[in-house]
Amino acid sequence: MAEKKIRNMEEFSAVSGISRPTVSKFFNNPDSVRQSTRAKIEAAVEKYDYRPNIFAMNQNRKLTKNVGIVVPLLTDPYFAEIARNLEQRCLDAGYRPTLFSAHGDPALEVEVLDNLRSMKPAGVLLAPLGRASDRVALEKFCQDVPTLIFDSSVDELGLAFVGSDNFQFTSHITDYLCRTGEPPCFFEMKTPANPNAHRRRQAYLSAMETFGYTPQVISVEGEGWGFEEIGRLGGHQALANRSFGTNTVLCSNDRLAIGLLTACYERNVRVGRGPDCTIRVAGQDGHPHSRYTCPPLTTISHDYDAVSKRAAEALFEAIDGDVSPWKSTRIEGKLVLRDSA
Amino acid sequence: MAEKKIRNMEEFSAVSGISRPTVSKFFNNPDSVRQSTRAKIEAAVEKYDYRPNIFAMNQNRKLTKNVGIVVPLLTDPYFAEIARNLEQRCLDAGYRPTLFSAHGDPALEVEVLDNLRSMKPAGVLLAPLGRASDRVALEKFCQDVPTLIFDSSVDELGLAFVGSDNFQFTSHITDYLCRTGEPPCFFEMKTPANPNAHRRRQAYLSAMETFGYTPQVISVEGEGWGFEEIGRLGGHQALANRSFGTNTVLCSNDRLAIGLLTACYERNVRVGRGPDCTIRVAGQDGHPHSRYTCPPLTTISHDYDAVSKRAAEALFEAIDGDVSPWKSTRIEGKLVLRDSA
DNA sequence: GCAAATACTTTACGCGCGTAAATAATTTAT
DNA sequence: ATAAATTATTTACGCGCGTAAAGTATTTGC
Repeated sequence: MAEKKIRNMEEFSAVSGISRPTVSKFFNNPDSVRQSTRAKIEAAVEKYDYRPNIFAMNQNRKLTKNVGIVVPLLTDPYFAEIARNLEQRCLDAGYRPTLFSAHGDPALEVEVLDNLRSMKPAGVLLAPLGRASDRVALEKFCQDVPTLIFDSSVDELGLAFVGSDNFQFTSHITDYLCRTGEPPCFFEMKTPANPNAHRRRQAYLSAMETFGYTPQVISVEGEGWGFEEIGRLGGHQALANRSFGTNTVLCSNDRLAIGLLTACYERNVRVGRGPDCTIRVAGQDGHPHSRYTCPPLTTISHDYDAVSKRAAEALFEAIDGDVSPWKSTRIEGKLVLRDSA
Repeated sequence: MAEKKIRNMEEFSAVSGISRPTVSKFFNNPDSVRQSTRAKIEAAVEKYDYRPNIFAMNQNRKLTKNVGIVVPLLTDPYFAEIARNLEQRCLDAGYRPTLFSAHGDPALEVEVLDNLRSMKPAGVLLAPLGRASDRVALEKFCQDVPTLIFDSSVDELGLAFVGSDNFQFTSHITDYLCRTGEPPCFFEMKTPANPNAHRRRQAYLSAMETFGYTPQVISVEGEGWGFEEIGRLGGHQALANRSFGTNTVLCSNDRLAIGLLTACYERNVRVGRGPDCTIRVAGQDGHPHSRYTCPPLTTISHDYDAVSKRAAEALFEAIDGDVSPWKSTRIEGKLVLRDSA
């Protein structure tokens, strides 16, 4: 690794003594060439530190190994975590993942999809923004690119949907809360960005009905993606107004719960199931941070592994040509019992 | 928007009635063509929904508008936040940012840089992994691509360094803690991934000396990037062994502090400055989550805006040809007083 | 040792667009 | 209206690589 800089495959082919088409074949699959030539090329790679330009590679290829991963908001640790998971699975399967975030902005989401087209992806794993998404743009994209929808479903869009069973989430944790204490109130945002929130409210209402309790939904104001702050402010208001009809609050998601916990702390309201506690708080999502709240948050957690596994596998199968009708896979959550409820 | 699908600029040029080179010029800068032709092209864009392939665009361009942003770990909300900030500044300046994460893996960091080369970036904003980074690979990359280092400095690598003044961080918050109560112990990881940690320990030692106090450093075991858990486990141990010589603990970073807070909760140790509290805990970073711990975490916060602004501006200047010698800009942190200390 | 099979080289074109140079058309100024 | 300036078109090549076809060399089986 000292000689002059190799600028392209042509030059590399010259110094390696192997023709360019064969070199190209090698980089596509080292096993597709004879051992002796493979050795020569690998020696030259080592010596000249050459790597083909990945974008030029994909330019004229029938099928690329590119996979796009799109999430609504990377600053939300939940999405960061699931995205990291998906990236790993793509790499393990020999694909080349590229991560994008819409940063909570529908216009950016559309732009991301447009850019994604340019890289001729073999497939895309897309978690839509939700309510705010440009439906028409999403549909057009899905017509052109094999797209698997995850996290939040949009009708029968794309190849399939893989996500969590939000109905089961809320039913299950509501059940738990009812059995172990007073029935929960439901704490949510009035205008949630994510359609999963609606399912969770529905599930709460129906679970409460099943148990014969009167449901009580507290919907707090607030726009945007600062859920913790919305939960904190809404929590203060609810606590001040004594809006919670019972001593138990089930939050629509963990980030709201985290904000509510802070509000409780600030009002000197003890949270937990101990005798000195006046309120129980539970969340939903299994947010990476929920383990470290005080008290640690009882929640119902996404099965990150299962969701990412199913989503990735479903996409890869579709890429490999296994056509199957659209279907929705909803994976159950696991109750994580901690001190908050 | 109904006609047949336009596949490339050639076809688009045909249907728009404008020659391809002019169309190309238009997409590069709509103002560079006559109003009347601009109108025609824009009408055709609307009608046929055509967008040029961004990767083909950059293939043969002298200077692209691509900017790579590389962080060590996107699942850390601190990096997610600073990355989002940088992305926005790039967009505002007319650049096209692409975000990469090394996922805490030095090998992946090198791979990311190799891929980055393929997109012929005008410049790169790089937060190195730190200790684990492949120094040689980083140096080579910086020789080829205008690279600005942020967050964690590596000697005189790249165009310049912009980051926080870790020395000031620790001095300042140590000063605050000393003035308002017992002098702090310093809680850190034994083998931190990030070199900033060393500066912070040094700053602590020197600040304590200045005040005439005996410093006490508690270094806890733990590998990897799960700082909260490391802080929690280490916290339990330290509390059990009564390792903290005073009632005040300054953590090397907020994530460790968050873990320590959880350990305190789990041991029923009241944290804060109230009369019923037995320990004060402070962090460093101004982590997005620090506002929502219980008690809310007193910390010294990065000036996210200033760091990202200076970093982006410095890179853009270098891209514009303003050569200036390597320099290090370290921005002061702001003390954020909350209830934990 | 020979034919068949395999692997490689040569040649040539394509991907989608940037860009340069010469020419033609259009605008603006006079 | 005419010359000068501006803008558009035509033509042609380049970026770095994929890929197909035809021919040549090497390996393998018997």
